[in-house]
Amino acid sequence: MYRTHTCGELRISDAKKEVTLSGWVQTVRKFGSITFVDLRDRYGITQLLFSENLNGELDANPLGREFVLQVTGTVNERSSKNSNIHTGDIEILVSKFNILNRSSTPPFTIQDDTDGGDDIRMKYRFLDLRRNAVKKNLELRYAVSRSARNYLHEKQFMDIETPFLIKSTPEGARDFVVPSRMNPGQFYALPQSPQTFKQLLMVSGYDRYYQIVKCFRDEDLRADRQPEFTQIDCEMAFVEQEDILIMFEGMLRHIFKDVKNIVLPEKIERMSWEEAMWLYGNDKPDIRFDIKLSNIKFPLYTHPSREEHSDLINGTDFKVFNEAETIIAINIPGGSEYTRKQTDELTEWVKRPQVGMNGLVYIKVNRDKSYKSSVDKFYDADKLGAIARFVKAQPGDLILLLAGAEEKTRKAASDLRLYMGEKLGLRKPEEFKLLWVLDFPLFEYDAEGNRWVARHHPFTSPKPDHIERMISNDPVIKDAAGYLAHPYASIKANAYDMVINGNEIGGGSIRIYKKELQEKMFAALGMDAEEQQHKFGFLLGAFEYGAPPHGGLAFGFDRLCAILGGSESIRDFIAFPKNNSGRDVMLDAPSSIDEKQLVELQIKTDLKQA
RNA sequence: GGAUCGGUAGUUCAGUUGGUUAGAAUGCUGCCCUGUCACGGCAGAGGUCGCGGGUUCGAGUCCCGUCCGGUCCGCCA
Repeated sequence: MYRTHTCGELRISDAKKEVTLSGWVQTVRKFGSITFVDLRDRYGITQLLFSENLNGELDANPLGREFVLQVTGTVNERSSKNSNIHTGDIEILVSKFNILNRSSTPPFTIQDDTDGGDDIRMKYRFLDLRRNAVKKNLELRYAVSRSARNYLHEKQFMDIETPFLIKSTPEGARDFVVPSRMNPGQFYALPQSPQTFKQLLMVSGYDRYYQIVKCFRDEDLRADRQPEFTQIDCEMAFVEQEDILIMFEGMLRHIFKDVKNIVLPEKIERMSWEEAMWLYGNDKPDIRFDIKLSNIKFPLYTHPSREEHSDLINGTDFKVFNEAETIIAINIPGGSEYTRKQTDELTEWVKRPQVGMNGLVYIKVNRDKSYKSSVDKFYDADKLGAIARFVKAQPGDLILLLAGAEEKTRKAASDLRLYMGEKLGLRKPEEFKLLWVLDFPLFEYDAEGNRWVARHHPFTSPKPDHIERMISNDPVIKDAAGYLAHPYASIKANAYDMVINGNEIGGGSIRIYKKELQEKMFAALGMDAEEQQHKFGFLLGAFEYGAPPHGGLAFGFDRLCAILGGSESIRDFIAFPKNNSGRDVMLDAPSSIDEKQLVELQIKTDLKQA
């Protein structure tokens, strides 16, 4: 028997017991004739005491870090206790030890505050995983998955596996492809999500499906994006949007309570996509802090229902504002004390290529109610006052104004808002604000291809009273610049995203379930009947045999875990993640393969035979 | 595809205006130590300054190229 107990479970109540432990040597502390060893396993650390009578044997078989050690001994109360660890009241007086395996000196220390950088830790990920910090993240991940499964099981969802080797349908993200040896020249694709399968399962009558499943997208990586990632994928039949929102905010409530002991509010906030873009410049607003955008000027066709306020800035020679398509203001409470150096720093920040603005205008609303702005030459106190009133600035506030092309300016305003929120400490990591963003546009204009693409995916149903706009209009865009004026631009979908603290952690939609509408959707995306049949014939065929109304959503499982764990990066929550270039630095994958394999897959012809 | 930051001892980093023998901490090795838990003390080993080229009397330091890593933009239905 290798062990009677783990390294995390012995307490003072176990005193005098004879026990056997196995684990890894964390540290060795030698004091002449006695030696302390911290023995570690998944469950904790237990101190071992080697006394005088074992000294000779220990000198002959010295222990190093990360040696695998088995000891037998008696549980003793310590004379000096350590309150930092659960087993700190006891130690094992070793009577017998056995080195089960030796270890090379690890390239970095296996401690909470390791000396290793990211690179070396990823290369030796199996050692990094021994560290408490990483282990805690994986334990959290397991807790989230268990909690989600319990909830979904309780609600009669059924876990059904779907295939990984499927058909490539180059809509949306780039597919990873796998060559088929038995079908020369043909390829499988790895699923970007089990989307069509879960819809087929609805047709089959499995009206509540879920799967915690790997998905694959061959796109560039980010801190929160991996080429293979995990979704909690769900679908329900005989539901409306409201049913789904309630069901899955319930799931999040369950998970937050289970995993973090946080009670989420009864009512999860909701906001339309239009409102989010208008007030936050972003479709995944961080609503932990209350700073909003004030829209002074904008092209009317982008926000047809909104009121213009150009009169605030008109009537001067300030070219930047006069010529700007869009002007957005952000009021920073208490910012009027900013020094010239600080406002200059903000200007530099918005001029970085990633943000790409040409500059930043500021107006300080001083505590004595006077104004100091970077455009004093053009705007007198009356004008500045009108702007200040419009953005509801109080004495002591700082107004930041961005001007430029609509899309760029809105994005920059959103970035600046988040940057200021961060700077002011308003994005508190221990606070969680959940938000449903609703009524997304059905289509998105792809400037590169001069065509309409599905914003969510092509199975998303339009709002019922918007269908008319979809089928009565020619999808061809005659004037690329004016695409927003096209009727398609205003069609809204029954689609929704779950946003937590400014991160998109889930999204879904009510699906199209009528064959005719699905065909019209495909047609709107520029697919003729033949192409529709070739790519999605199986789905259109299934819709002929009694497809029920259905909808669903998928949560980014890795992101959900990262947010619950208080981290921006999902890599810390994946046992074996890939690096920035999509490489597994531990395996050194991807790698080239044998010529023989290439020939077998008919990717390369056999040169000897040719 | 683009921007940007970095690459110096096993590891994490410092290295001034281009100038003597490239340093610190930690880890590692040896010796000492009976109550430590970040043990302590003494001694020691450890460097192709990512790689290639250039400028210079002289390059870790400046220039060009390249590789690797981080972050971001594009991309991610």
